Amino acid sequence: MTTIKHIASQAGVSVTTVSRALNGYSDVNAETRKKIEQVAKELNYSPNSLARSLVKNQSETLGLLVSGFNKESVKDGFTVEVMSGINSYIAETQYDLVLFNTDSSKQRKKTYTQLCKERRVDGVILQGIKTDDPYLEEVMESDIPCVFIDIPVSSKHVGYVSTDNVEGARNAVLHLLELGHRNIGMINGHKQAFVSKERLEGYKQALLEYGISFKDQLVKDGSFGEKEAYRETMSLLKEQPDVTSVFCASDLMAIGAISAAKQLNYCVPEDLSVVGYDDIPLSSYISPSLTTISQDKFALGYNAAEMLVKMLKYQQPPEQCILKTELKIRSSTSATS
Amino acid sequence: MTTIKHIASQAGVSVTTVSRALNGYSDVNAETRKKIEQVAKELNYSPNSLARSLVKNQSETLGLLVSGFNKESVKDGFTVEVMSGINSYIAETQYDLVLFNTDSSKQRKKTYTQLCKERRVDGVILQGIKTDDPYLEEVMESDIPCVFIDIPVSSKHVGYVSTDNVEGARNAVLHLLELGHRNIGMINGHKQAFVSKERLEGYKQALLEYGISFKDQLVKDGSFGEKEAYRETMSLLKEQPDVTSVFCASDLMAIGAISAAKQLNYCVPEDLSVVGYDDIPLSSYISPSLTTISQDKFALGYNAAEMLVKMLKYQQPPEQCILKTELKIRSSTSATS
DNA sequence: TTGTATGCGTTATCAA
DNA sequence: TTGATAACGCATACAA
Repeated sequence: MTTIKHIASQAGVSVTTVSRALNGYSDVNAETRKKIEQVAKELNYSPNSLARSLVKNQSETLGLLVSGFNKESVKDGFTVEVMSGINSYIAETQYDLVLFNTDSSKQRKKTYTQLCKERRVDGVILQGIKTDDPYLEEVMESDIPCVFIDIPVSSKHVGYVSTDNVEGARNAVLHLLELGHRNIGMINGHKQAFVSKERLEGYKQALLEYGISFKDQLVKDGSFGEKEAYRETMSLLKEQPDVTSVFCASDLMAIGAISAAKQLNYCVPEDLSVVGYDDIPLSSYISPSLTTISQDKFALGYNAAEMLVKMLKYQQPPEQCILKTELKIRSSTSATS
Repeated sequence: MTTIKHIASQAGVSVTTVSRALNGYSDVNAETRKKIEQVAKELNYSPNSLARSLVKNQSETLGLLVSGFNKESVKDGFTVEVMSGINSYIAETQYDLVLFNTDSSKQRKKTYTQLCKERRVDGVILQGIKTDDPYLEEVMESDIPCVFIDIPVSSKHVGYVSTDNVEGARNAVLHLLELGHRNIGMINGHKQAFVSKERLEGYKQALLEYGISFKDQLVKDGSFGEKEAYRETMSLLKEQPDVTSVFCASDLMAIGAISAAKQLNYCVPEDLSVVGYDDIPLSSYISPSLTTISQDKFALGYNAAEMLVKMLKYQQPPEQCILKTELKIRSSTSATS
């Protein structure tokens, strides 16, 4: 592997001059620069970014901390679409992305912060972390510039981008209310997800607006999983036969809910209306196609990456970015008879 | 940021001793080690992996070079599922993964090899590269340990993992032939994909086995895209009204083909049988559910990662790994009447 | 068992 | 416009 030393001796100059020439400094003779560039090319030189990072104390590397980049999440499509947005923005910058896996971290004894600090990443994007994840604390205490996705927590060095989950859930439920539904069940995610709290809040708000009292037994947790939602919907429909519609906190869960409904000989949407959340690719392809709250997952990632890079490059302060959602009415909801 | 120097002075020993103590060498007094570990903890020490990599001349970093990690590919699910497999294996190793984006490389003037060399990655996994991509040459000429996915090219330092595309395509077409179809169209990917060549070969083989001559006008290229496949299927069905079935080189294209068929008032599978390739999540959810050649995308990535790590850690030579595919018969194919 | 000295490849400071 | 030298944080050969 050739270094600037080799180039220096070959070109008959000092390493300093080589460094400056190759980095485009102005205080180097045109002839000298030409010569150096030529030698560099001849020797097939590649700068060693490790050495550079070491002395400059910045790695031009961003950490991507994703919980749930696995088989199931691929089916869901949410996580990966966010990642794709992150990747798209980063690809246009000088930064590279290193993937830290948080799922199978049982094996590794290092915490995520340790990973980030050891790798000397300049900043981190964090996605899919639960509210009770100890890493949240760690990140807040460290001073690594950081952007959260779907976690409304901020500080001097932490920003976030999320969607308006209260509003989204509210619109979903209002849609059902406007269709005449009054007994509306909910299949939520899990207690450790910020978005679940917010979507439950939106559900409550909508009911309140229609003067309907909140009933705890109408709400189940489906862990954002298709199978779990199937199971929970089964019990919901059996326990609460008056229910005419269900709001699910994710499309994948809505798909599970529809399966359960069909299993119990409900017709969707005639006997049971179902609203999802996310608008993943699947939702427009299944039948009946899914009425859902659409959120721009790509933008979620793209904006997060943009925010982080701006914090890093231009010392901009972290922001709180809330994206809009949109109700997409398809065929899984209909008016009560 | 605390370094071993700080620890050394704090603990009253030399940096050498600190280094050895923290790296678990045996030739260090138990007392001393204890003291050092304690100080390290107090000072909240994180080793600087950049410095370590520099001196050890290995970064414990693997490059992931994916072409087509974008919005469309997320919908497809193929690329990301492979990535998920890679990630799963890597997560259990000491390596980290850095993502190199090859799509929007217009901006960056660096070639992928340059990126890899600069970052000093220990090895590279390469996915979704076209046959005419100049990077293929570059990689072969460099000596970076490398594993290709779905590119059957190998050398002293390059292995690959792929599926048996000829066999897979052959089985898809045999399935149609067994159902009585004789006029079988094909919507292929594009000329720059290895898998497309192989799948076309499988298509031809199957026809040959049934004594049917190959007709060039029955084969169209759909660029692995849903819209393109829609368009190509349209023209195919119009130009060749005798066609009773279509083999598509990807599920996403099969979905496009089905849309086209419906648009032209064909019933699937009654008037037109359609076989896909990949078995992406979507394919079992759409209606009619898609008969397809299932390939284990997760394993594709997992095995590639495993091969690379074994090359790196145990100096194992690169291999050629071919995975089996499986015909999944669903509802998009039926016998001719 | 511990310490001294050197080097990894690069950038930065200062003087020439 | 150029070069000598130190420094980044760590690992290691060698000496003690």
